[in-house]
Amino acid sequence: MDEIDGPARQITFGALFREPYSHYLGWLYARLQERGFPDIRVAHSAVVRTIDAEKGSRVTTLAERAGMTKQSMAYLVDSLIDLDYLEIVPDPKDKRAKLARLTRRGRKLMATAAALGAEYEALLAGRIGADKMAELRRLLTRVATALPDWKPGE
Amino acid sequence: MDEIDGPARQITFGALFREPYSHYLGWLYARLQERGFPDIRVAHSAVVRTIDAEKGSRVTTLAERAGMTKQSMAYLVDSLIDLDYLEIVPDPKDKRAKLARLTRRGRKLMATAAALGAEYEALLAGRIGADKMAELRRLLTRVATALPDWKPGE
DNA sequence: GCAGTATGGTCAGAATATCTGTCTAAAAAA
DNA sequence: TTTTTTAGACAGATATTCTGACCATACTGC
Repeated sequence: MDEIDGPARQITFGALFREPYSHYLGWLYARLQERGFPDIRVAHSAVVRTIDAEKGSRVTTLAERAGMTKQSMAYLVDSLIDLDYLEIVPDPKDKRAKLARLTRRGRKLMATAAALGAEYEALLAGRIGADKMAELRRLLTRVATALPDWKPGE
Repeated sequence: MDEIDGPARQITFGALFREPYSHYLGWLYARLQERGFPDIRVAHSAVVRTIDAEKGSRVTTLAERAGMTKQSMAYLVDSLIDLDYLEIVPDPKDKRAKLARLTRRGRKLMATAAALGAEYEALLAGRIGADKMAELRRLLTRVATALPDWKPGE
């Protein structure tokens, strides 16, 4: 009963992605802290990765892109305003709307985060081999285009 | 200014992992809901994936494995007890301690989650090719063993 | 141009998920 | 046996997300 796990049981599918991703997150936020962004939390990334870096974006747009309610996004945007990563400007095209726009510090954060992503990738490439890393990137990019659609009913 | 993005700009390193993982999570919890586990939330997985399926585990052990405080883990364990996935038994080896153990329903959940992971993997294999999926698994498994150690300093 | 509807945003309140700090009792070490 | 460590509980705080109700502006179809 219960197969002898001679050749070490396969890692589960979820863990295959969760482990590197959560390891990366831990590393990234530790580096951000060291590099002058100690007040940035993981949740903030929903904003930073969806905002239009030049013109800024509406909260509603950010919420859609990040897949959350506008109230939740507004909470994150507010907190980034308090921390001086974002500022609000009226949207000239719609008197109801406002644009959340990166401040100088916000742009610096974005650039740093991008650089750190590349740095981590290089670090990993150094450990598994650049060829394997390139192949992994190819496969994951392919996966991104192949993710099965699903609605609550299949 | 700003390179023309002819051959579509590279996906960021974080997104490479985040996208498939979060897609998988959405799919998984939708399936769990359909299959009789509508009350299971993502946070609960910290328990389900770290508990000893036969003998049960102490809260302290679960907390360590999941990388969170014992108070946080106790909160999750309590909620799984309320939902009839776990039960508490005294630890015979230590009068201070208790073991959280899977109930019948808890075991069913665990089995279902495992099956769904395999199902999703097969689904994805069907879309990118079984050979590519196998290669992806190989690479990700390799990555898991190669994740760079890091402490707040370095 | 107006009635009706849709959209951008806010306010209020709740549930969930995590943390820190403090404390008790039991176990382990000195 | 005294001291220290460990397992867990209790209290309270903070963060992250949701739903529901609302207001003001914009858009659509007469």
